[in-house]
Amino acid sequence: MMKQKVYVIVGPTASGKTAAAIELAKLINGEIISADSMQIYKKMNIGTAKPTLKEMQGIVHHMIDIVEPDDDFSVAMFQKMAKECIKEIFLRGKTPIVVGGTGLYINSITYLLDFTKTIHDEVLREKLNKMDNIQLHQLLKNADEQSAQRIHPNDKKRVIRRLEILQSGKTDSYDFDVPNTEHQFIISGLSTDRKLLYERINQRVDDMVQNGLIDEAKCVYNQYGGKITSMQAIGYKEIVGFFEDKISQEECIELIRRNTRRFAKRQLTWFCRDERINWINTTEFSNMKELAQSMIK
RNA sequence: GCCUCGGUAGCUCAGCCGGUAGAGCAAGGGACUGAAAAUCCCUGUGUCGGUGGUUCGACCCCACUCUGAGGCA
Repeated sequence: MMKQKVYVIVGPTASGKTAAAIELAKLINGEIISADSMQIYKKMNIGTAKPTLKEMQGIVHHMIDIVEPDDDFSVAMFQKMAKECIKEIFLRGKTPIVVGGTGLYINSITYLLDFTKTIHDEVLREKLNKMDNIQLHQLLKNADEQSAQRIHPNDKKRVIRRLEILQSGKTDSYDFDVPNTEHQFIISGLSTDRKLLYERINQRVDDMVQNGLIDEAKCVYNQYGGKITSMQAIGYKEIVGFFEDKISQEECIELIRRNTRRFAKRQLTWFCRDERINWINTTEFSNMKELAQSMIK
């Protein structure tokens, strides 16, 4: 039996994924599954560049606005829910289109990442977090020499996570790069000249501010404070500094621009590693429809 | 027209007595296994405005020249 096709669109922020996905959905009777770690949060619309109802043009979107800004969320939950979405979309006789810039979330669908055998232990994390980097890394070295070599002592988050995994009894190393062959994934990556991409990012930040980003951030900040995970999003965390009088509004906007540029670079690094991605230079297309057409095999 | 101060990395600037240069920011590269827009690692990219001169050797001294800012007329 022919495997079912799942379309995937990746790329750095501001590369045009949202519009391309909607255009593709219109062409192939698709539904969109957002793979974006920040668009899952309600009340954070402008800064996360969520598509508006109008932009969606009637295309069904999943995995957007699914939790409150102060709710816990993780890849594990994303994977479970997104895989459910894929199943249901097929049942409706439609085609899933996974689109997003969160590499880990994308990989949780297109690779065989298994999050069911390990746990998440908040108490342990807090305990370990009190130790210093060297101590912690030594602890890991004693338990798992290989991981200790791979993970830098300063990358505390990863050292702790690794110790947490060991704590849950799983000691075998699992492969990060075993492709998920359950479906036929057709993965397109949107690329643009770096300079042009940066110009678009700068422009988009300005647009976001014009559209009321600061008020939106203030709303979330007033309700939940600045320490929740969702407030770590670019475009929000910088504004916290502004609210707390640490920086001026101009400095804050410049910071958002810079951090978004750096983020785009990190996304590119992540996606460039995946050789299954078929890269499309967006500047070669005069309109979104043509671009979407080029993604269909 | 004269005087003063400047011209060194993408930007802002250091550079002691002459031994061909270094900080911050920006930038580039990479990692990534339940926070991932997070977290972390690595890297100086340069005709020192130009042309001559002095010198074994010039970013540094001298002359001329181009250029920017200010001052005096």
